[in-house]
Amino acid sequence: MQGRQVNQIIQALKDKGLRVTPQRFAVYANLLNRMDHPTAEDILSELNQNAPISSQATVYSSLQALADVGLVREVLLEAGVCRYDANMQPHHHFRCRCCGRIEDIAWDQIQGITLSGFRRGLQVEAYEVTVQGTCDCCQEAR
Amino acid sequence: MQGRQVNQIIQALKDKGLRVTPQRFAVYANLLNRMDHPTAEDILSELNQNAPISSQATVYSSLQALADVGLVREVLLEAGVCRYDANMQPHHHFRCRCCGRIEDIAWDQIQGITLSGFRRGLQVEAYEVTVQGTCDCCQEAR
DNA sequence: CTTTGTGCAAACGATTTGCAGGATG
DNA sequence: CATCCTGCAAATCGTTTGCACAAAG
Repeated sequence: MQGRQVNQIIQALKDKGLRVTPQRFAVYANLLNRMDHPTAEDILSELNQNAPISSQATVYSSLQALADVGLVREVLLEAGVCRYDANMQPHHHFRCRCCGRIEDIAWDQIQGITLSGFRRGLQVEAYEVTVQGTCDCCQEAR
Repeated sequence: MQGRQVNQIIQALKDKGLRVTPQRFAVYANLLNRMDHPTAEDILSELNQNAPISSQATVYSSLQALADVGLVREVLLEAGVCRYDANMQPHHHFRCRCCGRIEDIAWDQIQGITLSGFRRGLQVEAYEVTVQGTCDCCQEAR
């Protein structure tokens, strides 16, 4: 990790009014550097792979704090599984039904969605498309 | 509930190769007659409101059996909450951030989605739009 | 020095499981 | 009458909580 990135992370936490602790830093940095959408358990085990960095309870509370201030968001694609994503740009998700892999879909790769006036009375604040299918790897493997 | 509907439900279960038991029937009938998207607990308590109809374990296993054969589907809109829906027609969902109410959005009320070729390699099997916002009631209530 | 975060272990809520008896086809 | 389902209670899984101590600003 570059020094610049370290400072950016620290600044982002401070800007949101969160104290910078080694654990919170580690959770956020880990999430920023992953392209998969890990669960709390995934993050915990990766953090503590070599040296003990954080306890389970702290990973959960860090994730909640990060989500509360909008640095991180929950991704719900499977029953009973809560994943996290540090990419706060609006985007969509693809999930492979075969291997469970989750991939981001850039916002402008799905076009032409017309929501306005689809039901008078509902005030839309956000939306997202969830795509289910089969990824390249799983198609090859038959 | 009309006699015709009863027979339709029984036939649907048989067609899918499921045995018709009072509990399974009750779970599916309840889900078909509700417009909200209840959790397993919601269904359990409504079923047993007057007389004891089914145990907790049986509601869970009925829902799983129904989902496995495609008579019912899971709806995931909140972390840690698994809801069920007997409406198998493709449709979208709206969720009110204020009161948590979930409303179906008919498929053709959101138009112009272009998925084809958004990333070569991914084979699309299904997709759905999830809309978050504020419903009429909550806007009035300020 | 005040406030907030951490770690531990116990508590919790939702879902699953093992198993003996009962109902379905 | 073989198979599958139900109910009960115990087990499990992910997440949350209470509390004493430690660290951040």
